Amino acid sequence: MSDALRPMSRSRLYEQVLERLRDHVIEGKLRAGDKLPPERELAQRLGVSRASVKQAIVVLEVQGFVEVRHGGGTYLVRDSLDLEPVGRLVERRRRLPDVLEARETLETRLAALAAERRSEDDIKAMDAALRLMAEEIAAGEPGAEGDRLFHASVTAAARSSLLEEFMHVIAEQITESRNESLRQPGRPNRSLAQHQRILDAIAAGDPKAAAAAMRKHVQTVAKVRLLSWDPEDAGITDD
Amino acid sequence: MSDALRPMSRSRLYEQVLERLRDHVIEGKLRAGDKLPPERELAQRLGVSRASVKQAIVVLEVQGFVEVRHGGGTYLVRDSLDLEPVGRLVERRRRLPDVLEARETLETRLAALAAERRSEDDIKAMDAALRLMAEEIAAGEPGAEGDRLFHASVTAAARSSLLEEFMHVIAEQITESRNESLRQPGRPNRSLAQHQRILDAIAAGDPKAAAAAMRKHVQTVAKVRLLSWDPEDAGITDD
DNA sequence: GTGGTCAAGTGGCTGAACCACTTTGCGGCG
DNA sequence: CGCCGCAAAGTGGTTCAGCCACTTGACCAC
Repeated sequence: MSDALRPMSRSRLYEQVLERLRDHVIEGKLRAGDKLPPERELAQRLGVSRASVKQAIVVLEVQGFVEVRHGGGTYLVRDSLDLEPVGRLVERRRRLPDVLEARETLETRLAALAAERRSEDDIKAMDAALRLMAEEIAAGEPGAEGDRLFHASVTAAARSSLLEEFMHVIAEQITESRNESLRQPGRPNRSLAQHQRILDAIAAGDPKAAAAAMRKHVQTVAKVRLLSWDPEDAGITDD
Repeated sequence: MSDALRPMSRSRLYEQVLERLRDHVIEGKLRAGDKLPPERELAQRLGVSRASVKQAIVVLEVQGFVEVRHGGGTYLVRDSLDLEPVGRLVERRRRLPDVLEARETLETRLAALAAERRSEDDIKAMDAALRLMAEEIAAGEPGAEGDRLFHASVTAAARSSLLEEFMHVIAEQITESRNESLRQPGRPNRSLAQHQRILDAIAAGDPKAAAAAMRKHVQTVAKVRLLSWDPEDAGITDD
């Protein structure tokens, strides 16, 4: 075994660029939505070619850390380019059931309240969110933004500042659940159908039906999230 | 629904290359270990530049589908370039405890046998593996290759072809556990220290100590893998 | 205002070129 | 004959210069 003094595995250039970019995001206190320097500038400042910078950016792109807009720049999607430390992963996983339970409680009640208090504008907002989600799905995207907007408009329609405040507390975890759920094959369209049923009940002013529809929806998402996903079971929520 | 206009997700060239590569692997019946065509040939046959081919290959590399050897070609690590379906992910997760339990049983026994039967060359091989791992860590890498070599050399030293055969059956899953574990901050060095303790016991010809050290090591890895990692607990294995 | 045009900024992609490393195979030497 | 060494070919790593495509914002004409 002469491996002992084999040539020190030299890391590829793009890997070093990756490291530097992570550091830059931390030192520069860049947050989600902020713009990264142009590729040409990065290449010059790092002393590498644009091709190497692009390789690194492609990696960040497939890992979901940045969004690249042709001709418009590269933008941070999250606050950090680092993978999560295990500790936090474990902690979050431990709290997951609590979060999902809280979400079910809150959103079910919010849906019922929305059915009683919604204005015409509320209905329009929800409908617009669903249309956006449909567009996203048609474009091959998960439809996360439309999904988020829909739940936000339902919450707004409920006219309960305290419950809304509670929702904000678990907003981040819910976003992750949503993204993970919508990544499953066939999920976006089923989710859209569930949303439509919730909207119908709210528009009809039927608190009980709205609450039931919302409960079913949230429970479906929770199942995916807890990796106890059962296609058969999830399938019954299809249109 | 006015979804006819707007979003339009334009696909990047490297994404199309990715697709073609997946297809090629399927149609060409390529398996793990097989060599992919050279970048230049791929570029020419696909009618794109080498840079675009390389972007796709970098993606496959960070996703663990291929291994790129400078000057030696690009090789398949798995039989397919497709992401695992959710179902199989869940299935694998369900079988994880079994695999880890089997690993603990086998490797603990192998360590004890190695302590009894090891030759001087075996010790040298283990030591070389540990030095390699130390070098890798010093170079900022996880040290997975040295880790793998160490366990392989312990297995070889045990002189039990049947147990070795069993290890091969679960080799793939173990590799995943190892990689996931070594990606955790501080893990590589702790793992190295544990290995050193195993080696010391084997070199001293102490089967009981070797088995105990190996058991502790495997259990630590298992904890990370099962996401029930407890920093406090794992910490006691530090040097 | 409304809409169009244009220029600047920025990402997408290419092709040629050179470097670094691995593999192959041939020729000479023992 | 066999093996060693070394050159050549094969292949990935990286760069550079350049052009194209898209977005954005400013300015102009109506």
